Amino acid sequence: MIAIVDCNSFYCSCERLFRPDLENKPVIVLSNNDGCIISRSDEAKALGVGMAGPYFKAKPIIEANHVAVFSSNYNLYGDLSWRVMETLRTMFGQHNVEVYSVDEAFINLDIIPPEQIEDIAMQIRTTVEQWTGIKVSVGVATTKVLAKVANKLSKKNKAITQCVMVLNTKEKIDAALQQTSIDAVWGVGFSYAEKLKKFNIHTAYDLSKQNIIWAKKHLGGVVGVRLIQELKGFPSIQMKDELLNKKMIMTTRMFGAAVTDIKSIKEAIATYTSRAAEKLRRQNCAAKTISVFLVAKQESHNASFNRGTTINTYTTLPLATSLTHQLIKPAIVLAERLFEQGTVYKKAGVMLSDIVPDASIQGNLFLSDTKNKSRFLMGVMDNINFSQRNDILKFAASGTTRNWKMQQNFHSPKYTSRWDDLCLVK
DNA sequence: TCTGGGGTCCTAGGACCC
DNA sequence: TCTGGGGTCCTAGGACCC
Repeated sequence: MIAIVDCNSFYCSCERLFRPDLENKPVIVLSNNDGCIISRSDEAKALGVGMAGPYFKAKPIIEANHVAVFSSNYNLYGDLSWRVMETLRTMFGQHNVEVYSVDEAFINLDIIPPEQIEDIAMQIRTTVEQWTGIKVSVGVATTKVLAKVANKLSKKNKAITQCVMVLNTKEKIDAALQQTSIDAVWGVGFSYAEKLKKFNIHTAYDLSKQNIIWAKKHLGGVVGVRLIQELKGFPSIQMKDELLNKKMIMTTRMFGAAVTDIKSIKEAIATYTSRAAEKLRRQNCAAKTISVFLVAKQESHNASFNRGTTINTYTTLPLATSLTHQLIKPAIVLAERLFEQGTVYKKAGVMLSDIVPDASIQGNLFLSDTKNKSRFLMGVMDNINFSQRNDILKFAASGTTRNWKMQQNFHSPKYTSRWDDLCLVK
């Protein structure tokens, strides 16, 4: 059997952990730039605050009901995520835990005897809550897709399920599938859902009754076949071992305010490149291709949101590198190439790809001395930035005024990762 | 006035080779 | 003059996830 452990309203739970006064009160967390709502507590959901909706639209409900609002605090969430995952690894062993996202992990329960599964599932929930203060929901079944179905249902009626659901009989599976609408299935997004409805497939149960040939033809080939097999109870999406190195690293942000000048664009691109290079070094890799993109702001004449047009360009470096200054230089050239006077921009980004392991990381005899020194310098810089404050050390190209920086008006302290922000207990 | 930031996997189609 | 069929690699773009 496979379990999926999912933290309940994760970002909200993290904020609430250090603000006990917000227990049982509505809380929401906003995306970067305070644009969208990306996490809601149950109380906020009950008030009708929509998911992924723009903040400004929900503002009337939020203010009328005194909903607590937070900008996203990724240092805090990252640290608490690590604690939750460590708890699971302690319980089941490193190799049985697959971290799927910041707030979710799959667990291989093959070693657990069938009659103990329900106890163990319950134990996961209580232990994580006891050790970290974070509430989780646990879904268990023979496949990942079915476990996801179980997990979703366990959250629907918490009083009865206690946030745990195990699908271990055909009756339970069928009942669960019948209660799950097609667009709630893991792997079915907006377009597939629309398509499936046209075939008169409305629930996960309907979909589970389709055959493989049909899936291959209508649901994106092998992807659809895997999905149907999983719904039928045949494992087709394997557990992944270690988190492998990223194949692509992206850093992109909306600007705090519209940008029209090349100077700001270059500063932003230099800053994002530094960030991306940092992520690259963290996984001991180097990149050979760098791309830059700019998104223009467009007036929308209708009610719906306009994403704007993205223009992008890339270049391939003669040698893979992880050195910030070697990446900033070409990135800025690319930005200059894209920039057009008179255009208003709202967002920019940098992508590193063609990623290879950085052999020079521990000093490489075959590389010049300067290269090793530079890599050492980068290490020092990363350490200082990590232990002090982000960007306390940065390249001059990143700018100092930075009026393009994103808005974060409701940021909570970094309770667990900065000495200055430690919680004070009287 | 104000709408996030990351990622992955797969397929189709073109270029090229023998 | 005749002008096939199969393979690989690459890229762009679409779909999905949280």
